[in-house]
Amino acid sequence: MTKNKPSAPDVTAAVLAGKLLEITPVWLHAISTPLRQGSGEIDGSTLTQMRTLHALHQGPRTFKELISWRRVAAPTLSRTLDAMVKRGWVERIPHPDDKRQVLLKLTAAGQVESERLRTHMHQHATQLVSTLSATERHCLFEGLNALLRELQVDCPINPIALGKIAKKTK
Amino acid sequence: MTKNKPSAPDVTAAVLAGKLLEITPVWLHAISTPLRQGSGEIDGSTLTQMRTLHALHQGPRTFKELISWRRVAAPTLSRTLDAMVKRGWVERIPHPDDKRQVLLKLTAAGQVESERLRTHMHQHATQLVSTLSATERHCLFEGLNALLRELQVDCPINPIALGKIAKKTK
DNA sequence: CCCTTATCATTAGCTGTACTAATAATATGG
DNA sequence: CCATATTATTAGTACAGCTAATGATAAGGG
Repeated sequence: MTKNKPSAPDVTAAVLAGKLLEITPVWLHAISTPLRQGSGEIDGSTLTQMRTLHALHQGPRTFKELISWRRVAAPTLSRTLDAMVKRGWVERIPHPDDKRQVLLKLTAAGQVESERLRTHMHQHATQLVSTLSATERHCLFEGLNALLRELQVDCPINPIALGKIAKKTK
Repeated sequence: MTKNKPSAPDVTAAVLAGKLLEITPVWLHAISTPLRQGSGEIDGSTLTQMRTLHALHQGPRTFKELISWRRVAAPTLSRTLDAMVKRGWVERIPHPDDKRQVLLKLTAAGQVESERLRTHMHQHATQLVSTLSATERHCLFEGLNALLRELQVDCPINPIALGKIAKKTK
């Protein structure tokens, strides 16, 4: 288990994968609890909307860009945007050069909501991991970085492309 | 980038939480891709159904037990079971001692599906992490164990209780 | 013993995410 | 100029999550 003896040499990919599959639903439930419950501070938002909010927080994006970033089918994103427009967080703006395309932009309320949600989620997650030891935090952090690197390599279109699109972030 | 400083300074809980929140949707998308696509091998199943299937794989459970294990509202589980019954994976059996309660039991097809799904998901996840180095795998594994420990401590009712409950089934 | 109360699972009704297929509007190219 | 390609949306389906209301059964207190 969590024996700190280095006599646990071989963590095979299969073993690691099993652990990841085991922890995924538990972690997901833990972090999404404040989203689901609408605890006065976070009214019925969603991980998906939170992600989209965060993407738009850095500046307007086209529908196309959001699709490739989120890697979902176009109608799925369209519906999610419907919900966010209805909440007054997002505006659909006609593209100046191509009338087929649509630009998505946060409203003022959307900006506020984006910050608020991110802060709240981050605080909640911080509290969840606060009881880990410094060694454990370091270990987990490095491991996650390695995993993240591989996952992004694995995908043809990855979030990094967002940086390219958003030249304004220097 | 990630490995320039072997003597990395503190990874605070806040930094770790940020990393976890960053990787969560990416990882979730990566592992659920084969579920969503119904690639001939995994027809439109779901992470949720997969979890429930796995829980029932060890033996029949009562509705109540499944609720506390999954930590969802009762109607949510009831609907999920509807879908699984419709697929022929699960049977609802009246409880011998209490006519209000219901026992959930995998059908033969459900047993097969449970194994098949778990194997497929595990293979997929194994492939995703296969490019990590042995050190990275070890590090991530230990970190995940620590996190899992804290998450379970954090919750009043945890999956471990299942084993305990299983013994009480007579 | 009956009647109230508690427990248990389900149904009804809402929101939201995900998919495919079809559609309308606009660009683009032969 | 018309055929084709691209883009976003609508229509329709399946599923997960919630609360509130319902019907059935158990358990207890007059």
